[in-house]
Amino acid sequence: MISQTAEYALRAIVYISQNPDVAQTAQQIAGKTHVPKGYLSKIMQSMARSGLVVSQRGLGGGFTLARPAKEISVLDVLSAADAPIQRIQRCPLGIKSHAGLCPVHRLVDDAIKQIEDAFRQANIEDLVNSTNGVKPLCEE
Amino acid sequence: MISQTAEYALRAIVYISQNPDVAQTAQQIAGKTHVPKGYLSKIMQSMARSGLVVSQRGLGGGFTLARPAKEISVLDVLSAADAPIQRIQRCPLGIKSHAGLCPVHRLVDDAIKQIEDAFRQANIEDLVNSTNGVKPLCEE
DNA sequence: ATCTTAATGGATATGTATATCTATTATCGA
DNA sequence: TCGATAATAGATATACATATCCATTAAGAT
Repeated sequence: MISQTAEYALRAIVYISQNPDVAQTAQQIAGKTHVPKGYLSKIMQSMARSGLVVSQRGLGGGFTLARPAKEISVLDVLSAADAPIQRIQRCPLGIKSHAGLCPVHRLVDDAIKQIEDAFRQANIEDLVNSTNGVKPLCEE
Repeated sequence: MISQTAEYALRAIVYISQNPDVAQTAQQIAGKTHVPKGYLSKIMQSMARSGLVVSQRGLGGGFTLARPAKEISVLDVLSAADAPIQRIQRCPLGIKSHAGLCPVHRLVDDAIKQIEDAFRQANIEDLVNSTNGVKPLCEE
């Protein structure tokens, strides 16, 4: 449903948001979120390039949020991590110029739109502050 | 969002439903739905094994629906084609026994559930009969 | 019986996502 | 200036989804 990469990115940004005062190294994030370190580094690079996080090299370096968690949507994170959720723009069979999608692809695209909207609404701060009895990332 | 395989399977079952009177060969279906023939054969095999379609070898053979289109949901097709849409059952970090998911995975799982429900509601007959101005599969 | 048609099953190829490794570059502290 | 830390970049490895190919099996037509 969402890629492994996107799931890792979400964990990382949530963890950074939970520890906003000091930069978190890829090593730290990887350990706490159970993500392979080398792979997480790549993902953090993507998020830095997308402007979600700021990276800092050297001692005391690591990653911090580039803007308030309230202003980062889940969709932002998924889009930064890998290819953004793709709406169906035109008929995948590509036969001819249609005004709209056929019912089959309309149904699928509507579902995609629902997800996209839900992830656009949700921001990281709300996620981190929300309490449903379990702290985000399942830490104790 | 849905795999290429699932998209192909949907096209195939819709095409069969549009031509219910005679068995459709993999060759015919592949041509009309723009799916690679060899690959479609594999997908049709899966759908036959799942009991969605009945296969018949030899001259005049091909594939027919195993039950009325009304009784085949889009979710049935997706599940038969490849791994079913996976809900998040427990914390992917697997740290400890929790009563429920943390807010992060709750959000993602809710989105998955929405999709699953939408695809469970939708049946193939409605899809084939629905007219939004464009015939299913974008044929003219 | 034999020929043709068409699904089946197994092996193989290709592409993309996931993951690892290493050398390099930047930054800090002493 | 030097050593340690940590991100960056590029190359490589692995797994899985997608796709092709071919020999085999089943069924109908003659």
